[in-house]
Amino acid sequence: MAKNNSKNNSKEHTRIRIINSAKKLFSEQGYQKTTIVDISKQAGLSEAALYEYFQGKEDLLLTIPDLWVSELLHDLDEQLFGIQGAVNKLRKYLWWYLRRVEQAPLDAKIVYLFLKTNANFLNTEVYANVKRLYAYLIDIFEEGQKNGEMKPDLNPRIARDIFVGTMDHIVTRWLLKDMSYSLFDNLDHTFNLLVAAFKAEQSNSADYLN
Amino acid sequence: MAKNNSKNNSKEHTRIRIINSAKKLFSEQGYQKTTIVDISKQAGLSEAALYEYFQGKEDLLLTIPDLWVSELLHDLDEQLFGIQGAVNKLRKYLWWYLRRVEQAPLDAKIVYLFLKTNANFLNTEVYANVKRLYAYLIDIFEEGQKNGEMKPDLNPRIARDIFVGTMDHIVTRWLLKDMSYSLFDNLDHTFNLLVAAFKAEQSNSADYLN
DNA sequence: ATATTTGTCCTAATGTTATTAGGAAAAATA
DNA sequence: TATTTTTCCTAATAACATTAGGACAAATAT
Repeated sequence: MAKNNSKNNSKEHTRIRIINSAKKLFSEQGYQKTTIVDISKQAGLSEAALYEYFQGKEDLLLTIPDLWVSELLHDLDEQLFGIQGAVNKLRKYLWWYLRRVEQAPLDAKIVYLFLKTNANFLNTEVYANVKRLYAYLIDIFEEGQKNGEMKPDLNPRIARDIFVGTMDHIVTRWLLKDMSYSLFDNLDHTFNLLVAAFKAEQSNSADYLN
Repeated sequence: MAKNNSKNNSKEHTRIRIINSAKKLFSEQGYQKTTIVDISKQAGLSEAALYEYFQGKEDLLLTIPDLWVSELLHDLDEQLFGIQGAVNKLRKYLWWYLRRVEQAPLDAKIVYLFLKTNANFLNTEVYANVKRLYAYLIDIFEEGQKNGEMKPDLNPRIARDIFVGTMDHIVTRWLLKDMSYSLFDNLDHTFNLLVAAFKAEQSNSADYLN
C-alpha cells in the first residue's frame, strides 16, 4: 500500500520537467503558438504521455501560475512580519513584489499576459490567491488610518486599486519590453508619490511609533 | 475607372458586418474559443469568403481595436480643447476615457484582455496609438508644473504611469466582472487621491488662472 | 448587345494541432 | 512467479484555420 519513494519522486520530477518546459515555451512564444508537441519534446516525452500528468493544454497553463502565486502568498506573511507602520509595510510590499517578479519573470509573464484572457480565470485558484495577495493592502491601509499615518477619510479599497494598478502597470510594461531594464528604476519616486496620495495631511510622522 | 458607389458600399458593409460579428463573438467567448466558422456564420458568409476581407483570424483581431483606438485619439483633441488648467484637463481625461470604454465595452474588452497576449502587439498601429493617447498625459503634467499646479519635482512619466495604471486597473476589473456595476462609482474619490499625489504642496490654487 | 474582366462567393480540399484509443514494457505488489 | 499498476508509446480521431479552384454575377470594354 505504501508507495515507493523513488517512483513518487520520478513522477513528481517528470511533472516538474513538463511544467518548466511549458513555462519556458509559453513565455517565449506565447500560449497559442506553443504546441503540445513542442512542450512534450522539450520535456523528453511523447504528447500522449503528457496527458497522464495534465488534463490538457489549458490545465497546464493554469497550473503554472497556481504554484507561483500560492508560494507568493505564503511568503508574504513572513516578509511583512515585524515591520512597523503602514508606510513601511507598503514599501516592503512593493519592493518585495517586484523582486519576486524579477526572480520569476516567466511565471509573471504567464500571469500578466496569458491568464486574464482565459475564460476560466475568474474561477481559478490563482485568481482567489491573487485577490488574497491584494487584500493584504487593505489591511495595511486600515492600519494606517488607525494610527494616523493615512488620511482618515481614505477608502482602503480605492487606495488598494491605485497601488495595485500602478504596480501592475509597472510590471506589465516591463514584461512587454522584454525585461530590458530594471524594475527598480525610479521606484522611490513612484513610491513617494503614492504615499503622498494616501498620507494624512498634517501627519505628525512619529505618532504611530508611540 | 470610377467605382460604382453601391458596390463599394456593399463591400464596405460586408466588412463591417464581419467586424461586428467578430467583435461580439470574441468578447463573448474569447479569442481562442471563437472559430472562423462562428464568425462567418454570424456574418452570413462562408468561411472562405471571409478571407477575401481579412488575412486571417489574427488580422481580424488586430483590426477591431485599431479602428476604435484611432477614433479615440482623434476625439481626445476635441475633448480637451478649451479646458483650462492641468487638474481640470486630467479630470476630463479620466471621465472621458471611462465614458468611451462604457460606450464601447466590446472594443475595450478586446484591447484589454486579448491584445496584450498577441506576440505582434508591440508592432501594431494600435500600440502606437495607445502610446499617443497616454502621451497626452505627460503634456498635461508638464503644463501643471509650469503653472504651479503640480509638484515642481514631479516626474511626468511616473505621474503618467500612476494615472494610467489606476485607470487601466479600474477598466480591467470592470471588464472581468462583466460590467456589472458603474465605472463611475467612487471615481471622484479616486481622482482626488491621484491629484493629491501630484499636486504642489502649498498650491495657491488660483495662481494658474492669472 | 456581346465579350471580357473583375469582384464576390461557394464547396471541397489540405495541413496543423489538441486529444484519445489501445496496447507494450517496466515497475510494484501479491 | 503471477498480477496489477504505472508510465510511456504509436497511431488514430476530430476540430479548426487556411487554401484551391471554380461558379456566378456585376461592371467594363469593344
